[in-house]
Amino acid sequence: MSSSKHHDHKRCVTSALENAAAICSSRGLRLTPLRRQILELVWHSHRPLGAYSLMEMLAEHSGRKLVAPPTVYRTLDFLVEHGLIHRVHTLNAFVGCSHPAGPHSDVLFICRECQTASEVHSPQVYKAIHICAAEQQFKVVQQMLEVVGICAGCAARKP
Amino acid sequence: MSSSKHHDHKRCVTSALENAAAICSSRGLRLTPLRRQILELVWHSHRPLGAYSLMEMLAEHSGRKLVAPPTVYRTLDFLVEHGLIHRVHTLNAFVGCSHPAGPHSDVLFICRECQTASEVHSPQVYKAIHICAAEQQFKVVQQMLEVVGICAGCAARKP
DNA sequence: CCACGTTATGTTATTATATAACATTGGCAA
DNA sequence: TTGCCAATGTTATATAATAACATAACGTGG
Repeated sequence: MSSSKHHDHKRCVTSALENAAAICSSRGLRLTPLRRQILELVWHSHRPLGAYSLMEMLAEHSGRKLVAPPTVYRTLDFLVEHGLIHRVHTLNAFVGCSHPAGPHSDVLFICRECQTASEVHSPQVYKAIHICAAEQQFKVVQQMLEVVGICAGCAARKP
Repeated sequence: MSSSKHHDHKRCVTSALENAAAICSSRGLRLTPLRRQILELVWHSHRPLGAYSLMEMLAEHSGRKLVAPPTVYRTLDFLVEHGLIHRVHTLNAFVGCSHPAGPHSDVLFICRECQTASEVHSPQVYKAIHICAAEQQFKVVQQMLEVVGICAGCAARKP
């Protein structure tokens, strides 16, 4: 499926994992097997995955005993908290963060057709939001910007 | 509760309802009693309300027979579809739209402390997002921008 | 090494959110 | 009136998330 943009997906996953390992190590966090597996599964798909899908995949995939919801959610919380994945609220799902070290000032474009979610770093948008917040004297803790529509690939395929 | 900013809330609700009635009438939509009641309840609170809270409120409030989830969701869908309310994804909740006639290019600021959600129209943010989308050749269907943080009022109260 | 506190995971049950599928009602126009 | 269509009602169930408590694994100071 996916693999739309001719990028080497296996490599892409591998590098994301290495990246995550480096980040965890540098911050004194433990990238346990479970965390690593879930991160890998999330990354394996470029489309956001729900917690329950992940549970199933874990069960099949890794021959694990069957991981219960709380375990998955805790793990996802960990990954979100440390910026390794994003929660996609419009889909109740999770997707890998493509630049986990940075400040997470990004826009998530979600394609209606192929469900691919791509994260775009946009200082302009970020700045506009913060100016707007400042005008309200609103102190930003966390922002969430999700745009739903049709990606370039799908638009091309469906004229 | 709320009534933070010294605005006359009753009036504010009333005008929102009148506004909605006008919009429906002009578009040939039916603002039925149920729709009207739910819209009123949503507006009555400036904080986003969940579907199930609304159900309870309907039951107590309007002496109605007890409205089941599908009915509430359908009604909420109608109101969202025609821009009379917004869905707040970060909270799985709904809040009145303060300018239902316009193009809905707005930012929703949600206060962590008092749960108030306020909608701010910001052409700058809107523009930045669309420029960013254009760069990706992404066709925007719907966008969602929610910012969580501390509102001016709460920041003032808690030094 | 081991006793202990801490962090991570397991387990069971439950709550919260949302929709599917089909039945009934009510307005309205031919 | 009849017949259609939109709105609401009803029953059951799917999907998402958390609470509360139990156990295991990890590492540090003694």
